[in-house]
Amino acid sequence: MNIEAKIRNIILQALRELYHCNDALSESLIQVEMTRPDIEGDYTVVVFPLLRFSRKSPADTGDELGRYLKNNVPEILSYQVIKGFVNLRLDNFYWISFLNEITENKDFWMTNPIGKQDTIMIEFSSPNTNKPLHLGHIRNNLIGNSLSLILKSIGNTVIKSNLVNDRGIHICKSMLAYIRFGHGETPESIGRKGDHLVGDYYVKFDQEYKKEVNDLTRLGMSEEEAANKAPLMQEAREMLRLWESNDPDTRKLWQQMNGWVYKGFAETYDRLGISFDITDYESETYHLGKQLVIAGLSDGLFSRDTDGSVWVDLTGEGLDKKILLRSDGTSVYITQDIGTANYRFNNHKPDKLIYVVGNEQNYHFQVLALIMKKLGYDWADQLYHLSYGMVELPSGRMKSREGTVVDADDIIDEMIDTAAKISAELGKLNELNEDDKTRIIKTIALGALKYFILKVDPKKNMTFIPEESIDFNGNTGPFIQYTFARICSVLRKAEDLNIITGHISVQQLPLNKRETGLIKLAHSFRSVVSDSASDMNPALIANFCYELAREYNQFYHDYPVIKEENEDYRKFRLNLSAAVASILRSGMGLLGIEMPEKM
RNA sequence: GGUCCAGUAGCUCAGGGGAUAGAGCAACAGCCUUCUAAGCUGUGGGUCGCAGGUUCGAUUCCUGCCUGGAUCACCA
Repeated sequence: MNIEAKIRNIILQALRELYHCNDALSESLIQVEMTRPDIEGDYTVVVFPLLRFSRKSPADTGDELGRYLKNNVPEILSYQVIKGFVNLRLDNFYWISFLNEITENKDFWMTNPIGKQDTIMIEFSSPNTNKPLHLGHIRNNLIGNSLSLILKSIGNTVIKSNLVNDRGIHICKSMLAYIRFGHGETPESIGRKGDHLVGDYYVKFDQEYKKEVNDLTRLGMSEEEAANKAPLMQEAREMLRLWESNDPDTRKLWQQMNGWVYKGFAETYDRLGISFDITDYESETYHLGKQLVIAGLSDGLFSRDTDGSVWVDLTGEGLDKKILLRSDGTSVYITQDIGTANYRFNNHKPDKLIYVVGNEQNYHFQVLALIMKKLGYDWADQLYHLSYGMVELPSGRMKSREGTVVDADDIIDEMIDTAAKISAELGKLNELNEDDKTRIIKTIALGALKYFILKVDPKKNMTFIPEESIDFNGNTGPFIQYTFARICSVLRKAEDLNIITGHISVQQLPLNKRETGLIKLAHSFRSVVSDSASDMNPALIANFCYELAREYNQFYHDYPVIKEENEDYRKFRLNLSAAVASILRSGMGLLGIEMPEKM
């Protein structure tokens, strides 16, 4: 049992013994938290909520509780009551033995699953195949990937799933523009990455289409009508019909262009260090769900309009009516998701299905969950939409069609260039060979990018400021990587000098504020991971790693490690440094960020 | 208009019923013959959007309002 839980238990016992309160409800009134750093102590009990039991002043109650705790919890060395807060100080032996525990088990953090062992399917990435990935997709991928790692680390079985949106009018737009303006060029012939090439034609379509709409409105047509009647749009629709009717030429071009895109995506995923256990294609799954809707219709859950379209009425749930099948009997977006959700629960039997999808889809997923419930699936409650916020630019939203996006490949390149430049300036990698140098620079660049994205609460929108965001100082990935590399360097030196590390046999060692601060942070790592899993929020881990790194740097600045002359102290500080490094690697690892041993 | 989310320092973001609200960036001033200066230290910068309510205690919870965003398609 951890010390915090122990303290809570003893308080409960104290309340019973001192104030004869048997109230089970009192448990929720017991507040035990970590003591603020500027106040003497390790854990703090808030006494105000307990006054109703003691019917005494905060000072007297605090004093009685403090004394009781000190007498009944051997780890507690002393207590001090300040303004209604009992600040408890733990005996150093507790911290030293905790550090020993970490030191003796190298994989202390990773070999202790602390969560429920569920099978969790997590869908993320799910790109459209008509354009390359941009910063928004990077956020999606990083959150999905990190969340997978976090959930896995606490003992769940995780299935990473990607549903590629490979069909639809948007792809037809790229295809059409390519036929019109492409002159048969290929990624190889012009040396352009496939996803970018296809994206170029998507933008091209939009430009030409806008011209047509402008021309038509100038001739007196309303904007709405012009948007509908523009020849390019009509042709794109025709192409979608041809695709759906399996027209060989259309399918051939579709396969060719999608192939280019997949090759491009694979490269970007690879650079980001992202992989999937399952990749599904919407062209193969989009027909799923239709039967479920028809079955629901005959069960009277849905209704058919006079034109043949099928609807669900969610006004009772505070939402609107939603179309489930078009009047021509074809599926819409939500129909597909009904089908794929069912398909997934049938085939993979997950306990939970998490969709990592932008918050613009909140309504969609609300509707999806309600429909699944109406259809009577008991797993409807296990659908979870991890709704993440948009990445915006100072100028506003990114729009692929208008080319106002921060491209994924570009930003990665830029980060690598910057990392290389800074490394060259600092000259610390000079004696390494080119391969190692390149690898480390890449690690730093991606660390910076990933950390930058993941340190922000996924739920919140974030603003990307190009000039300021590519930073390698302060609250950044490289700062944490640097701290790690620094510790590695110290540990290497200690090994070279044959300094003995390992179990500390002494029970007592006067520890300074930095040292206890570091151990306390280390102590809380596990609960941070567990919180980040239950909140589905990698940012908690990111911010924890930053805090730990900062605390370590302060310690490192103030106190010698190898050069400490007292042998016990030196050993202790080396163990502490090793523990910090191991937590940093584990924590950052959960964000999908690698840690360089030199930088 | 309905629904959902957000509003904390000049900027980007943490925090969150509890003690004096924190970082980074930007600005300024310091610290490298000593374990990696991508580091450390200091200075300035705040009516936690506004108004009520609950509470011993509210920046945190509730209600209303203001502002910004998303969404409410026979697009996906």
